[in-house]
Amino acid sequence: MSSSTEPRRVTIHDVARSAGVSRQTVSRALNDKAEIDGSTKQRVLDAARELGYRPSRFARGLVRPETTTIGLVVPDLLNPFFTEVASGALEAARARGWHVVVYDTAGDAEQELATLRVIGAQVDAVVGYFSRSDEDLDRLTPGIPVVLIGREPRTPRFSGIGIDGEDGVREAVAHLVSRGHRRIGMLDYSGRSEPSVRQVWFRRAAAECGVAVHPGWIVGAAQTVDGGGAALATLLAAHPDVTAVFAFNDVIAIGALREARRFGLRVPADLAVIGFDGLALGTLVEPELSSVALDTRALGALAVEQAARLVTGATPLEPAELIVRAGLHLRESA
Amino acid sequence: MSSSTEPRRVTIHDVARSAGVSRQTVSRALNDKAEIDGSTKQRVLDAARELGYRPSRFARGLVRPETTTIGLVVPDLLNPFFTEVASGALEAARARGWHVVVYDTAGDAEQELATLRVIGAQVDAVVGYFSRSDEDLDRLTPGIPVVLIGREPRTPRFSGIGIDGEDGVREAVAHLVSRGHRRIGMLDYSGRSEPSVRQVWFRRAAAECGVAVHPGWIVGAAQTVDGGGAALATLLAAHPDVTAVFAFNDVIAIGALREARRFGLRVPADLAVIGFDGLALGTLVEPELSSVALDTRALGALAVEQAARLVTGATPLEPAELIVRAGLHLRESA
DNA sequence: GGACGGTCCGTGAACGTTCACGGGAACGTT
DNA sequence: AACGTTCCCGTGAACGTTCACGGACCGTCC
Repeated sequence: MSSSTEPRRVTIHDVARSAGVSRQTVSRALNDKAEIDGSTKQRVLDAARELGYRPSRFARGLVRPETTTIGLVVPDLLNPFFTEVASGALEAARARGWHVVVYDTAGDAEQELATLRVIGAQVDAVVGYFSRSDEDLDRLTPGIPVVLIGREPRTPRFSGIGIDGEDGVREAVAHLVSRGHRRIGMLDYSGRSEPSVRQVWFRRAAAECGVAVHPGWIVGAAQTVDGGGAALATLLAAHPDVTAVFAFNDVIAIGALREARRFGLRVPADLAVIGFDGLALGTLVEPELSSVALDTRALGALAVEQAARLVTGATPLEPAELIVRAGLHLRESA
Repeated sequence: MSSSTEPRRVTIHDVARSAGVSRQTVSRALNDKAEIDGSTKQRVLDAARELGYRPSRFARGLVRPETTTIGLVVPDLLNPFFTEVASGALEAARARGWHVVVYDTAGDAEQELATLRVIGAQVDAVVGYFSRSDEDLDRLTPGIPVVLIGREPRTPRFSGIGIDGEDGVREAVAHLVSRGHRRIGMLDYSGRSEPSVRQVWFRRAAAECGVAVHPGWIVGAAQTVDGGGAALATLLAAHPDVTAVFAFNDVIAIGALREARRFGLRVPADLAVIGFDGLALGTLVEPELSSVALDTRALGALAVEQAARLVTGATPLEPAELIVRAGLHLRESA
């Protein structure tokens, strides 16, 4: 028995020796090419199977026409928002014949770090959501382009796909006010330390519409359906006179819808609800969710497009082209 | 101007020459290693940026410790069932430090073919859903393991993760019958030519429970929410006396729920609905969906586990271990 | 019998990177 | 002045595959 613990991979050479032919003949047999006799081909195939040979995609990729692969990093693929973004990214990548490696970091900083550590050797560009600082990202992605989704680019080193929902949120608040609502709450995302941009938009819109926003009307929520429900419960317990809520996103809003139902509140009669993102999921709940909607799949597609330009060295998209606008989609919940 | 149209990639050698150092020094600078002076490192980094150099992950992977990558092929990532399967697969892969390339074939045979063509050079194993024949798959995946999800393995060349929902469907039908239902319809998936296994289970369960199934009570549906709604409309138009429906899966069932609401039918009072899969989505709709539930994430995880064994040459899982069982989860819709 | 064509197979070279090793220069110590 | 250390850098070799080319062998035609 050999003393070596590492099994040393079986190469095309081993197969060749075992079958009594040359490397090239093995290559021909495996890749279904011409210039090979039927019987030898079978013999090679048998030998390959016998030895458990599987070709190295690295050696193969080194010599064959280059294929491009990008890494897509999302915090939670089960969150339908990220699913839609991923779907858009996959479609855009397919249109180019590119491959997409998907990483789900489970919203965990450690897993995000581990992903970044390993991603450099695997992909030609990175696209997605990250919580680490720009400096960390810079260090961990040696020389490959990075496109941040949903964050304004801060340094020239990184590109980003922004979301402009200011007008949409203004529409939403104006709509609520026009329906007579004066006490409008917000279920914000509590994952970040600072208040979200959407909260800023919300406050600004409320001010423009001449309605005050009591500090207690804004409560934080985890970015899950249950989180949205819990947040609404907190809000209503402290301020039962609130008649409408704007949610950080649709997932939270749907949690609020469900919680309102459990509270015995009718939507929108007793409580109006407006979400953000415009997920397809919003049409499945009862009542259907009104939302400040944006083209989520375009978000992913744009990110891939920009990554493509950065990788190929083409002129990158202008900041103005890297913005996805959101507008109010009224359905039933408000 | 050179006559060559192909731009020839810029290699580490070009950077080295431009910076006046050796390959190895460039490598050190890029990979943040020791044994390099700060100023030369900066000079190298500048040269690399200037030339637009990006390392070849193939050359890198060839010499560094091998990383394993599997390909996950799904027909529609936006379908929440496949999202859950993918999520389970991603988590299992991460646990091994493996990478997952995701391909969405949009249910299109051409795209599936294109994916298979290109996948061989990219991944060490393939996992997912395919519509092509085993012979085609065999030819298109030269020497790499294939794990089919949701299909019984036919040849030893392929492994598969099966779903055993027979008991669950029996429970579901028995439950409906115990609630007095005698005319139970089914919304089957119409994508395949032959009737689905789930339909067979349904018929068998109905026979065991002593209720007849009129042929017209079984209608086909596309595997979307709208498809489920349309199918229910068709069913009710022809047979308004049906009091309960069993759906091929939750997505179709949720479409039926929505259609029933539009019809003015109360669920479950006027129409009981039971789905299949037990998606998380089922808890978000009103009323919450009863379903023959299975561990969808385990489906993906098992597939990766089996792929791992096939790739590493470990003893593969037994057929009995490759089955995920489904059982009735009663909620509100039945 | 020589020329020719077809079929099948093998040999160097190349792809771009990192690892192992060695060596020179500068500096301090004995 | 000789020697050990530390810091920095460069040179072959290797990773496993495919491509381009050349050559052996067999049969056929003039």
